[in-house]
Amino acid sequence: MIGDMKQVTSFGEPTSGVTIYHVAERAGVSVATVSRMINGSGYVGAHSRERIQAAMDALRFEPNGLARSLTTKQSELVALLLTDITNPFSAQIARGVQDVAQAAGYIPIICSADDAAVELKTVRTLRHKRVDGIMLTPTEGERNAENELVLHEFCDRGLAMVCIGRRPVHPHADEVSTDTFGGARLAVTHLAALGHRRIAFIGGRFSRGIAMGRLGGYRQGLDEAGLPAPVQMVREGDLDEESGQRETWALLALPQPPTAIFCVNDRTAFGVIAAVTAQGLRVPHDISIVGFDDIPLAGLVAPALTTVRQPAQELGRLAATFLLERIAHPDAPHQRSVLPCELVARQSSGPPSAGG
Amino acid sequence: MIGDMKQVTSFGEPTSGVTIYHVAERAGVSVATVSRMINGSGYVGAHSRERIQAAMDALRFEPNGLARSLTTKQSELVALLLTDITNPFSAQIARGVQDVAQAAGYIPIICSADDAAVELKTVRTLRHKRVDGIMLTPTEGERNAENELVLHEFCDRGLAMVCIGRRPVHPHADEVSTDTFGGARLAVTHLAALGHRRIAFIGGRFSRGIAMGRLGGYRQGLDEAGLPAPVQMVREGDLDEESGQRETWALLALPQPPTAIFCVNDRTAFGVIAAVTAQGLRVPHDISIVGFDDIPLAGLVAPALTTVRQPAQELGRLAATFLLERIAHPDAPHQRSVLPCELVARQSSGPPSAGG
DNA sequence: CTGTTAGCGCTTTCAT
DNA sequence: ATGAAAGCGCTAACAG
Repeated sequence: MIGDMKQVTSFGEPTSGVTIYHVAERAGVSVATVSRMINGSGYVGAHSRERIQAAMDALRFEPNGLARSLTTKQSELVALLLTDITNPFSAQIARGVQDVAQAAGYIPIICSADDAAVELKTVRTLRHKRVDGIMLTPTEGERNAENELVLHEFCDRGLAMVCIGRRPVHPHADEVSTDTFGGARLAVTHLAALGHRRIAFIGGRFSRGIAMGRLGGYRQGLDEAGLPAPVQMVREGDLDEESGQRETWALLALPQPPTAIFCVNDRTAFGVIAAVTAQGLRVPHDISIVGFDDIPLAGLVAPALTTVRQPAQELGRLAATFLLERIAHPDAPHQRSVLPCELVARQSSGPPSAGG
Repeated sequence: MIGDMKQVTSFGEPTSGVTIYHVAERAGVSVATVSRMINGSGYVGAHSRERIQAAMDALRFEPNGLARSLTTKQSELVALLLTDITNPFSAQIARGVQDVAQAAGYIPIICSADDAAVELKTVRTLRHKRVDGIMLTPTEGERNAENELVLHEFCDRGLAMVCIGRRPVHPHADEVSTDTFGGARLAVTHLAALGHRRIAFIGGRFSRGIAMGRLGGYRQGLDEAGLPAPVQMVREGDLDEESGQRETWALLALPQPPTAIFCVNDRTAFGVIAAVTAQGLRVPHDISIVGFDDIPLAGLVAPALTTVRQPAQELGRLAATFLLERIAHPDAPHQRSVLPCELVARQSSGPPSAGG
């Protein structure tokens, strides 16, 4: 008899305590039928269907996803690891991920992982939560050997993984990125075409992958323009406004200061503009500034920022798409896609005033 | 015999497939002991402890949080519902939430819910995932009656909930907010003290709670300064740069345009500055602009934005703290806290040029 | 079209 | 200090 079922008494507080057993009993069917109806697998007669629906409504039944996941071995959770959600570029990626993940019925978990150690710890925790897949972005100390190893191992053990703008940790890990090398080259070419000859670069920490593509593109652009790349023209920064200001002071203090500064991202560029302006210099009259990312504000400040647009949201969407595909087809061939960057010339760049 | 245990064969791909049964067998103890060791409940002899650790390492055991949560009825998941993570203010809140949640061993899930309908759907899904608690921010159509009702019901059924800058939906729902009313009043008082007499306000959609506090403070400030509050000086916007530009055109087209514009947030203010500048007007010489939020860029653009600082990150931290406390003590008394805002006077506001 | 019955992996009394 | 066993709520064969 159905009446002889698991304890029907003692409804806990935190959750409603109504299970498919209660629903089944009330509807006069078996749990299997209720289960079938809930996830639309198998046939359920019209009559039963109606009774079950009525029972669920009356009982205010809420399916327990934990139990479901335990048996199906799918949590419908995916994770995105970011350095800092507060960074507009990261936020855009997150937005793109959210949109496609949620649309597909997955819940995206966004985590902050400042450095490699935290990243590892976080991935472990996430793994215990049985997330179906994970998206990685560059982290401080990315090249940490132990880190790479552990991540590699997770991939081996079947964790779906996609690397965003980051060197893939495993042949099975899919990869999406933007062509930062090409973007940086574009920026430098633009500046060189304008007539600049002393073009500086403020990057991120070079221990991180993120800055390397841009540094490479910067050098390549310089090279193609037949310009020298003196070492004092390249600075390491922290990707934020403050860092932009700080490095600008250093650059301006040079015996031969640059006539143009290319920045690793827009936040840095804003700091640079602030510092430059504070020194009484005018942009772009006295010095040209080019950023990277094209965050929403870039075109709205004065002077409007010339920058290299990265399709951040698209990047997020693509990452999520790849991840979902990999989850569905663990053995599908490796995917890799690099999105082009585009130069957005605005007012912060112009021809040099005196001898470039 | 322990040997006669659940199937030890067929290791699935997606997860390692190693359970505490495997660990127990290898360590020569019972699963109960392994369990005790894992979550530090009950005594475990030094000898067993050692053997268990060795077994876990050798087998690369990864605890299954799903199974754990199923029995403990705690998922250690909390959710934050945001309108748009791309908004810097929201991002700051998210950051604050993340910091305290992760530190406490909880995983925060950040979801986008543009309107009331999506919000409800999302809350339901989250509920099925058995999140331990949920943090709500204002949503388009917040006052939707059905919405409030359902949320109320969830609260009744024991879902821990805290409302951020939003009218609490239930006497058991905790509440954190910033004093936007006071902040807006501060802004208007500042402008009035500077000598402005025609002060406009660009708000959000007034169907949302978010704009109401500011609108009230704006009116109160005007009132205290003995200034009129003509209806054409109040505009509804969308909280972004574009909207700021659009509403500015309308304001500037007035027979008696304002000499100062107070904006619902900094993004709007940036749009306003762009629009005003595009018209050939200078800030603050011809028109003063005051924003709200003090996002990181506010102080770095030219002219540096005068704004009302909201402690966004702190708000997030507090929300998470409240939520965690409520999860731990479901019957603790209701908590409510409102954080003060602070005026940050910079360069975008100054005395009016001609007859204010 | 529907019911029975094993688990999924872990926690937790209750004994020992 | 440790073991045995009963669930947690749901899905998925496997019979009818």
